[in-house]
Amino acid sequence: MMLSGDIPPNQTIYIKNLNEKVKKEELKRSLYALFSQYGRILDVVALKTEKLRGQAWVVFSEVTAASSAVRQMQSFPFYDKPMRIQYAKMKSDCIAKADGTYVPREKKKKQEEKAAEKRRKAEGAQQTGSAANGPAIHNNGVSASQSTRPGKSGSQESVPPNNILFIQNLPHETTSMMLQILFQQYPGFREVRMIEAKPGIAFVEFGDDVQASIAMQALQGFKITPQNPMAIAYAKK
DNA sequence: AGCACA
Repeated sequence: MMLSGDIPPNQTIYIKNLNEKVKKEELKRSLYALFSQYGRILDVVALKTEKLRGQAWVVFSEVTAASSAVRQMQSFPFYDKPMRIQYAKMKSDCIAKADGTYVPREKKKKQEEKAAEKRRKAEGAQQTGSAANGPAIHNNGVSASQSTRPGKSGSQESVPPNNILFIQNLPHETTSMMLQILFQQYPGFREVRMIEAKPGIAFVEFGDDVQASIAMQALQGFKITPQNPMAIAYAKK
């Protein structure tokens, strides 16, 4: 029994019912952050055109990762709306490019068919090196569990475990909503606090120190961007 | 609701 409308498994997932108010770059970053727990992400595609807003594609390197994501993140509340997730209907361009099966598509539908044939005859060497503006996020596909742990940040050595986490080395464009989406996945999540005057850091509060430590383990070193592995410590009280 | 690759 194939659910989600009889679409066969695909390493790309199609997400709809996304909050259309979220800006494209933040949306991509948050999707990346949220879904990279399931595996290596090769690309995140989101367009804000009339037809395509509220939807996104997340491309995994493995179908199994996509399958886990479809199942486990189904209806996950993301910017206050439950995500609706399916497998994508088509192979993503970034996969086709890696395959060697990539062929630049025609503009319209069949109206360009003739032009295509003509082109085929002409036998143009179609190697558009396509400087492909990659995804907004280049994480080298490193997920949290594989990420390079940040070095010891000095000064934090002796803080005893407690229910508040202190996050450092965040990209300056990080929003509290982005962190909430990441941390609220772990039991006991209470709130994120950021300080306007101090970009790059945040506090995340949990119900107790055990819950805080589980989230810390899970997200330690997590990269919202490749240059920014999170450094998570217990807050000084 | 809406399946693309700016």
